[in-house]
Amino acid sequence: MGKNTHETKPAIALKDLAECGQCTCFNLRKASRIVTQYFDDSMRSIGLRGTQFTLLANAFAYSPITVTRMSEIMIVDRTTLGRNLLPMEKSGLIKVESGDDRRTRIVKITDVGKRKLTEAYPLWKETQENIKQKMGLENWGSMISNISNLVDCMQES
Amino acid sequence: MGKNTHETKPAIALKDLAECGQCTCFNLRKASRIVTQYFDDSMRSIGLRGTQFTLLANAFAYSPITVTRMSEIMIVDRTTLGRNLLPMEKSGLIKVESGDDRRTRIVKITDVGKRKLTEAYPLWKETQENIKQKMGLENWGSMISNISNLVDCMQES
DNA sequence: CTTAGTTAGGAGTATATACACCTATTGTAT
DNA sequence: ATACAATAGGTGTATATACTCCTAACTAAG
Repeated sequence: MGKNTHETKPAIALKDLAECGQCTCFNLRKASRIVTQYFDDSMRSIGLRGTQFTLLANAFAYSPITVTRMSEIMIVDRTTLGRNLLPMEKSGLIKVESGDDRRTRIVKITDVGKRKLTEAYPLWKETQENIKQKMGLENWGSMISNISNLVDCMQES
Repeated sequence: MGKNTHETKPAIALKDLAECGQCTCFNLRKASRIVTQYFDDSMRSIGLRGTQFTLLANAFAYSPITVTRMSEIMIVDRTTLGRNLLPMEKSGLIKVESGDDRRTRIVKITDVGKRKLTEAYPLWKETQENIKQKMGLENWGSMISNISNLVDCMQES
């Protein structure tokens, strides 16, 4: 395995590597991780995660609703939503029943779920305001608007 | 179970529900899902995911590096990174060895990994440019800048 | 040198995510 | 009425994510 006369080309150039630091996917995921942990922390005392708060709020808003319809609204994979609902059903926050169309499964928020949502809302609100305050209202608004725009752009195609 | 004289208070008011649609966590995660799927699609032909491309690019940039140091750079939980490296080690893109400090595990990119990165880079580049183009360069730049700002803000506290 | 504290990492557990494949049910064309 | 297409959902599998608890190894205090 002596040194070849033809140099091995580097995998990618240094400038390309720097570019990869701007990856839309990486940066969005990184921000998601940090913000998810922040919301998770704020609701840990009442046994809810940030994602579950969102699920509960949507269940409340649209209850009763089919799994697939809810997945379309939240822009999440149908099977993902189905699985995410399981721990919430186990803890009694929602219930899932068969609909008249017996293929469908109908998601309904329970009284326990409504109470939990009432309990969670002030925590969510405080956390949300904290983030706005940390970022500055203008920056935050710009970010949310940019993100919404991104989601719209990607949905079109 | 007759109707009570005191009405049951609703879990949260309608205006509060609308507010929840602006949840920083929900919106970031939603965008992450869509963008992750877009990058995953673009690299499926070569058997890489968007997250794995990022991992590979960082392994290349910092190789050799300990797991914990790499997790600090990427701002991801140490145990998460450790687990994410497993499938990449299995497919031979990286190798993980003990360091001189025998507590540490050293991550190194392999030649196979370098070749895969060279293969993946144009796909990544195209996908990244597609998103910029869909959003408009100015909006995209603003978003990335806002997201970086968010990450910085959340790190400080 | 020994002991106590610190650090690096793994294992167990639980949730979040989505793709491929499957079944059951409904709707539709003939 | 039947056959076929379309729809709703579940299961298997795999990765992504992080928290808690654990062990091994290094380091510093005495």
